[in-house]
Amino acid sequence: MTTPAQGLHSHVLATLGLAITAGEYPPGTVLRTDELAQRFDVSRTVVREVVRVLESMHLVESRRRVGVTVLPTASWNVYDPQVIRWRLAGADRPRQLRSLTVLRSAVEPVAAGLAAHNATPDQCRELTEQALGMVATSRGRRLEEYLVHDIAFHRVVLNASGNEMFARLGDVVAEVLTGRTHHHVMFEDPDPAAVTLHVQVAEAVRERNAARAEELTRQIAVGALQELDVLAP
Amino acid sequence: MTTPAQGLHSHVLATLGLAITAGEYPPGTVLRTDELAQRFDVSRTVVREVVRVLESMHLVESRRRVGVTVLPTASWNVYDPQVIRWRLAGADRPRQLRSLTVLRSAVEPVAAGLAAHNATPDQCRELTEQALGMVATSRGRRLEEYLVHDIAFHRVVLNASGNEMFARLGDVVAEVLTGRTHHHVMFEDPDPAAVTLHVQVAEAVRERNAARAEELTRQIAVGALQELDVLAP
DNA sequence: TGTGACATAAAAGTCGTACTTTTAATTCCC
DNA sequence: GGGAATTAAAAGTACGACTTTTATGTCACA
Repeated sequence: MTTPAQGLHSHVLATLGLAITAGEYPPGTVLRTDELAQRFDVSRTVVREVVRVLESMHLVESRRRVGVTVLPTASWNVYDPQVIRWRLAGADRPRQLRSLTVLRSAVEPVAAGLAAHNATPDQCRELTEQALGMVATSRGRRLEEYLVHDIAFHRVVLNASGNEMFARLGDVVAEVLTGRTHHHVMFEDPDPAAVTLHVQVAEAVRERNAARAEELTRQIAVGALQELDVLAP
Repeated sequence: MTTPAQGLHSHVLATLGLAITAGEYPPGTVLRTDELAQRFDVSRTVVREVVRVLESMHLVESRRRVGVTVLPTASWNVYDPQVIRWRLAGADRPRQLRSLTVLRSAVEPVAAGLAAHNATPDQCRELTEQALGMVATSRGRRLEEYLVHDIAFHRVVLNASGNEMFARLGDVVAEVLTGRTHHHVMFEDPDPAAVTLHVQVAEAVRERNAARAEELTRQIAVGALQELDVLAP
């Protein structure tokens, strides 16, 4: 169950991070570095470096004479891509997917509106290209190919918004879309309505129609949320 | 200029993190742990732990035989509260404030809409209370007191949304509001229109009117964005 | 009996050094 | 000139000694 990992640090970090985010250690649980070193058969040095990283993610808190205390979910850095990946790989994957989808539904429409103002000609072209790619792969169980275009499309929108915070959500969106494709019923082709909406968004951005780009993206978001409700009511 | 800090680790981390996010080391700059240890007069152990943390924030990348390379802004974990704080304290504070305000303008309206559905009676009460607090302190240069209520208000909305990702933006919003109050013209009282909007949002949430809560919050956001444009065109 | 000062020890924090591993860069041979 | 072998530089890992903080238990005093 332990990730292969190149380097002791990565290995211990991955194992511990995954365990904590999976809720294997209830908040308040106290770990001792010596004990961890023994358990993982590594030096205290390595454990200490791992603890420092977990501490920076606010997963744990280290105090003298006490030890390394596991913190409650409320204090975790839930925007840390690493934490997101761990949680998506763990037990509360459904909860996590829902949270992230709601976040998307708030951010992406606004991002699309901004993209209509700020997208470079290159980005407009790329957007259209990806939308067409989605159309081309939307039928005939070509879900993997479709996914690539879908991810690329949303990434371009977020980047084209010109807002750094939005741009950095590209990875999160990629994770969500990948998660959806790989864990949902893989037997159905994507919703044709959604595909059309993507094409239209590309169009709206190209035509610098911000309001339309925003509204259309909002519709995509609504679709994604409904899909969630169907899958996990 | 060095933060006091309790503990060598915190001190070195704060200093290095601030310097990097301030752009003092252009991307690609290579640092060596030994050199850093010497510069800060601490052991290599401490420096290594710091580097590991900076690495987890994607501010730097450490490679054997090369050293610790500073990464470009595009790869930073810009949602890390620590990174946000460093950047707000540094040179590109204006850019950062704008990015965050745009993010707020996307998230908060949706959060308010959700809050109208999910807020507990306690949260409704708290919301009203804070809104009234804002009214009470909105005249007579009582900006500090006003700020406290303003922050509390937005925090409650984000928490009441029931979405974990939204809730975690409470700190970010607090930073933005604080930044605005402390770095803008401190001689004017808050915009009365904004104050009224807050009261109305509290009302809408209490009445479970999601659409109205969302729309009103959107207006607050528009106001915040305009304010930015006035201050830094 | 309760309370506050004090002593104790447990755990993290720091340091120095020695050693291993990876890998960029140089050298050398064909 | 190009590719293989060599070198060395830097991070990665380990270990042991020591320091510092601090929770907790102890003891004296009121």
